Amino acid sequence: MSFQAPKGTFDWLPPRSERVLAVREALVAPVRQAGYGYVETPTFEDTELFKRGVGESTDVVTKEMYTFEDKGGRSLTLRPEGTASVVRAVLQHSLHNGRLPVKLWYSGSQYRYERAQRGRYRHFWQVGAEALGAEDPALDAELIVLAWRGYADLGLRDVTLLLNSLGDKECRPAYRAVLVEFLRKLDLDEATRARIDINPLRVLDDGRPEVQAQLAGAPLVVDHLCEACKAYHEEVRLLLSDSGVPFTDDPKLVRGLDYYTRTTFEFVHGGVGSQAAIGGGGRYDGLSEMLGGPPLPSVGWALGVDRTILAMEAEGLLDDESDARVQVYGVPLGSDARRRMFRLVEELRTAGIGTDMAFGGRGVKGAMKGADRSGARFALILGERDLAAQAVQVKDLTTAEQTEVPLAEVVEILKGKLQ
RNA sequence: GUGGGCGUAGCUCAGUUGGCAGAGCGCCAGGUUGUGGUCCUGGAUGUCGGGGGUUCAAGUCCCCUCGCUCACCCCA
Repeated sequence: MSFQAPKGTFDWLPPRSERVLAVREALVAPVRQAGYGYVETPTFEDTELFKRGVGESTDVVTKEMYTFEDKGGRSLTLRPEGTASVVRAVLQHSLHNGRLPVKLWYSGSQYRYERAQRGRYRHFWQVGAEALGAEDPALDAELIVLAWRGYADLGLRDVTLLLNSLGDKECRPAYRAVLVEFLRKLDLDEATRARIDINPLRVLDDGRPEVQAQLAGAPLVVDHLCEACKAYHEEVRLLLSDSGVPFTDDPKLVRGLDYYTRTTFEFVHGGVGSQAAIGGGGRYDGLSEMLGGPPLPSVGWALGVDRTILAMEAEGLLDDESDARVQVYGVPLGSDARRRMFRLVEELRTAGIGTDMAFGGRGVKGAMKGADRSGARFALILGERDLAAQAVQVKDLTTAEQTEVPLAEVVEILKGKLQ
């Protein structure tokens, strides 16, 4: 084998690949039902968009971007996340001058240059939803409820919703100062010390036990929220409770992208290796302005498709059975029969019946084996004898019962049998 | 970027103190010259990840390298 998928990437193959489609659909169905419209943006953008949008201090920007120069000398980057692109598209096309909020969803590939491990790949898939241009706790709650229902519809049981508020431009600076003062006194490695100055909140999110131990008495943002943020957060919590969506307050939930304000949340699951998050998001009231747009308070999330599938596998929700894609399978014997079968197969498909046939000039035995493996309910056997009689043998593969029916009627008869 | 584990058939893996490369599953064919799934019989498939070294002899020991994988950091 001379070629393989690039490091950190992988192929989806049947029958697992079918699950990708199903999971994507299930995750976005609640959002579509809630009036969100589909948006598709380029898989690469101006590098500067991500630097400004995601944040120069984030790991995503400093070490995980696939950046390249095109033939015109522009610096482009494969998108590491979806929100910055969506905001850019909204601003570029002035969607924010219309009815607010602008509600959009997307589904597609994302790219981050990382060392791959279970649940974390260089090429991965997210579905996302964004509601732009409204400051309303009901919008935060709506998105969370919709994501929650997406997971529930897939049958996931062990999803935990973590919730926090990061404050806004009123209260965050004061909190930040208190936090920095606290963090400076700790015994931390150099990289973490540097982070104190760049984005001290993210130190709270450090997963290392030796760091967490020192953070036991750290000042928490919930204790420093201004009245407006506090009221906003309480309303989000109330709406979630009223909706029957259980959540866990996590005062140290910060998340790795710089643009978040107020509400942040994460859906975590134990079945995806050490990558607990299968989805996450939050409010990003300042992002539009960072990208040169007008104030556009917004909220959104992204759900990891491949991580969701890992979570489903961990819960035993993906049995690989029933790979059947067709209901009927044609077994032609001889070249005349083969031509007639080719037409018949097309007639069946046109009639809405999933149909395949034996290709490759195999014998009857091989063709019947193909019929069996296709998962089809019926095999249609057509040989010279049948052709002469203008008939075809219909074999029920579950009972081995075989009947001869007129060729002219077989489509209608199969339609009846398959109802 | 850092650390651990693993590379043998399409897949999952065995391979003893260094001594003719194997099993199960899958695949193909036959048993049934027009009938699958069960059963029986037979068959094909390997640069043992790659390169170098030690040795009469290397899948096995040593060195280098590539790849995969898990974890750290971080994130979906």
